[in-house]
Amino acid sequence: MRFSKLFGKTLRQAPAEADSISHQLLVRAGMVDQIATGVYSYLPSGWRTLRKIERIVRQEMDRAGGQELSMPSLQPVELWDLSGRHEAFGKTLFTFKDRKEHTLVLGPTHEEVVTELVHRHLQSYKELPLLLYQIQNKFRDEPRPRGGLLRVREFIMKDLYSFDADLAGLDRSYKKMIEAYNNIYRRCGLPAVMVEADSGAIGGKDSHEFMLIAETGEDEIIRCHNCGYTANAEKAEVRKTPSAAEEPLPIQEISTPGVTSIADLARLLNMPESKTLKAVMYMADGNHVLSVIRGDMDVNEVKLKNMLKCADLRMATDEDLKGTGIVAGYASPVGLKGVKVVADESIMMGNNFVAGANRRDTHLKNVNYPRDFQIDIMGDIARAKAGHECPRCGHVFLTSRGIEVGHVFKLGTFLSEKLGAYFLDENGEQRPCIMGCYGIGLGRLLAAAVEQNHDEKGIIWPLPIAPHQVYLCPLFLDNTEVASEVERVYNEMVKQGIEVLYDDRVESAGIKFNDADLLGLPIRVTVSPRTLKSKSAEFKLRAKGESELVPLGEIANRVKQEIAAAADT
RNA sequence: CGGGGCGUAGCGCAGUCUGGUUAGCGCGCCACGUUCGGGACGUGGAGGCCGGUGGUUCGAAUCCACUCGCCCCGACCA
Repeated sequence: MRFSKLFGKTLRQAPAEADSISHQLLVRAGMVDQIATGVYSYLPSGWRTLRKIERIVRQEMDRAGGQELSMPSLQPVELWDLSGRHEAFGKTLFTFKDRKEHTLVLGPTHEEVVTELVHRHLQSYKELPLLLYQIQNKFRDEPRPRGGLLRVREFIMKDLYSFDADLAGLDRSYKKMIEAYNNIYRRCGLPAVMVEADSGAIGGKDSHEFMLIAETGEDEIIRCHNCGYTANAEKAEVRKTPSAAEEPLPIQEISTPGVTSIADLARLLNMPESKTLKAVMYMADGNHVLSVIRGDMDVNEVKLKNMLKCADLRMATDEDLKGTGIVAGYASPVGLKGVKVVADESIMMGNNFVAGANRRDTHLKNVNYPRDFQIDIMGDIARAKAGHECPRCGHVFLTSRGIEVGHVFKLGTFLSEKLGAYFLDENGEQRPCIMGCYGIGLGRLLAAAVEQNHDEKGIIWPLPIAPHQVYLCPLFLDNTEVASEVERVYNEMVKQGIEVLYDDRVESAGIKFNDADLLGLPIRVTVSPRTLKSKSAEFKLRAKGESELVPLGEIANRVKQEIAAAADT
C-alpha cells in the first residue's frame, strides 16, 4: 500500500470531542471516523486491524467446534416479549415500526433469535453439544456512549451460543470457550486476565469477564497475588474479619454536630471505622430500602441489586427521604419502621457500634444487633477494596483497572424453556437445552489494544493485529538512487507477502517519522542516502528504541524473521 | 433523565460580553521555488449558509426564543 493513496490522513491535532486516548489516536491515525454519538466508520487501516482480530477470533471459534452463521439484525419484537427481555432491556433496545406499523427491534444481541432457530431445527440429544456463532453488528441505545470505540451504539461482536444436554456438557463447552478466549487474546498480542464476574439479573450460575489491564479501564479488578483469585470488584467476595467482642453496653446518645461521614465520626470519637455502622437509603423499583453495613466497608450496589432481585436501584435523594424518618448523614436502622432493611453480615462481626440517631447532629453509642434493631434480609453486600483480605487464602488484595474485552456466561435453561428449545434425550423425554453465551466486542478490543499500547508519540500495535506490518520510509525520495532502491525493497516485500505501507510522499524526515510513530506499525524500515552508503536499510521496531542497519538484499528476510518470531508467541 | 460545557474552513482556535466595511489566525490542502535524518521556509492560491428555524433591529456570527447536534460528570450500561 502506498501511503499517498491510503484513504484516511493522519492528523496533527485530535478533534476536540475525542477524549479517551484510544479515540484520539485512532482518529489521528486515520483509522476511524465518528458520524454520530457512539457510531463510527472504520477507515481502511482501522478495518484491516479489525479484520485481523476477526480472523483470529474466527479461527479459534472454529477450532473449538463452533459453526459460524449469520442472523438478522431486524428482529420481531414478539421474540423479545416471549423471552421477557423486552422489559429487561428497556430503552437500550432500538425499536421502530415498519410500514405496516409492526414493531421491529435492532438486535442488541442474538440469544432470542438463535434459541428460536434451535427450537426449529434441533430434535435429538445426538446433535448436542451445539456451538453456534456469528460475527455481526449489534445495536444498543446506550444511555451514554463514551470513550470513543469503548462504548458505542453500533458495534461488531462475536457471539457464540452453546447448547448442551446436561450441566456437565455446559461445563465442557464453557471450559472450551475459556480456552479459546485465552488463545485469542494471546494470539492478538493482548493477554487478558480472566476474572469472576457478576452475571446480572438474568444470568445463570457462572460468569467470567476477560479484562485487558489498562490504567484507563472503567472496571476495578480485585487480585490476590498469593492464590490467584481474581474478580471484578462488583462481584468479588470479601473476607470480613470480626473485631474483638465486647460485653454489650446500654445504648447512649451522643452529640455529634456537623458530623455526617463515617470518616469524621471515627476521627471525632477516636475509634476505628469498623466500630461504626453505615446506613444508606436506596430506592429499589420505587420502594425504600435501607442498607446497613459496618462502617469500614462500602455497599456494593450490584450485590445489593442481585439480593433484592430488583430491576432498578438507585441511591435515595433528599426528596425520597421525606417521611421515612431517615435524616441524611444520621441514618440508622434503630427505631426505623415501615422500611425494608438489608444488612451485610459484617454487622454481626463486632458490637457496641456507633450508629446514626435519625436526628440531626446526634449519633447513638453501643448499638447492637439484634438487640437494638431488626432487619429483613442478611447477606453479603460489601464491595471489595484494596487492603481487604482474600476470602480464599487471607492474603491482602491488590486492585488494578481493566477494560472488559470478553464475557462468558452460563445461561442455563430460562431462554430455552421460554422459546421452546427442547430436545429428546436417550429416554425419549423432552428436555430444554442448557445454554451458555460467549461474547467479544471486536471494536472494543481494538480500542482497548490502543488504550493499553501507546506512548506519547502514538500507537504501538502488537504485530498480529497491526494494520500493516512494515512502515517503509524513504528519505529524500527525490534522490533517484533512493527512489529506485526503495522501490526495489518495496516490490521484494510485497512479493514475499509482507504487509507494507510504503510512505511514497516527498516529505521531510520529521513528518515521516512522526507519522510512523503515530500509526504505530511494528517495524519501520528506512532507506536514505545515508543508509545507501553502506548498501543498507535501517531496521527499527516501534516498541524499542534501537535500530540496526541491514543490507538491502537481506532486509525483507530480516522483516520476515521478526514476523515469524511474533507468530510463535 | 439530572448537572455542566461546546457548535465559526478538513483539524485546532480567535471574534460573541459591548450588533456596524470584504469574518480572521495556526495547521492541513493546491502551484512554483529553496531546503530537509525527528512536524523547514518563501511566493501565490483554493476553501465558510458563523449548526438550524423564527424573532428584535436600518443592520445579527454577535441580542432573544425555540430546536438539532457533540462532549464531560452522574444516573444507567442483562
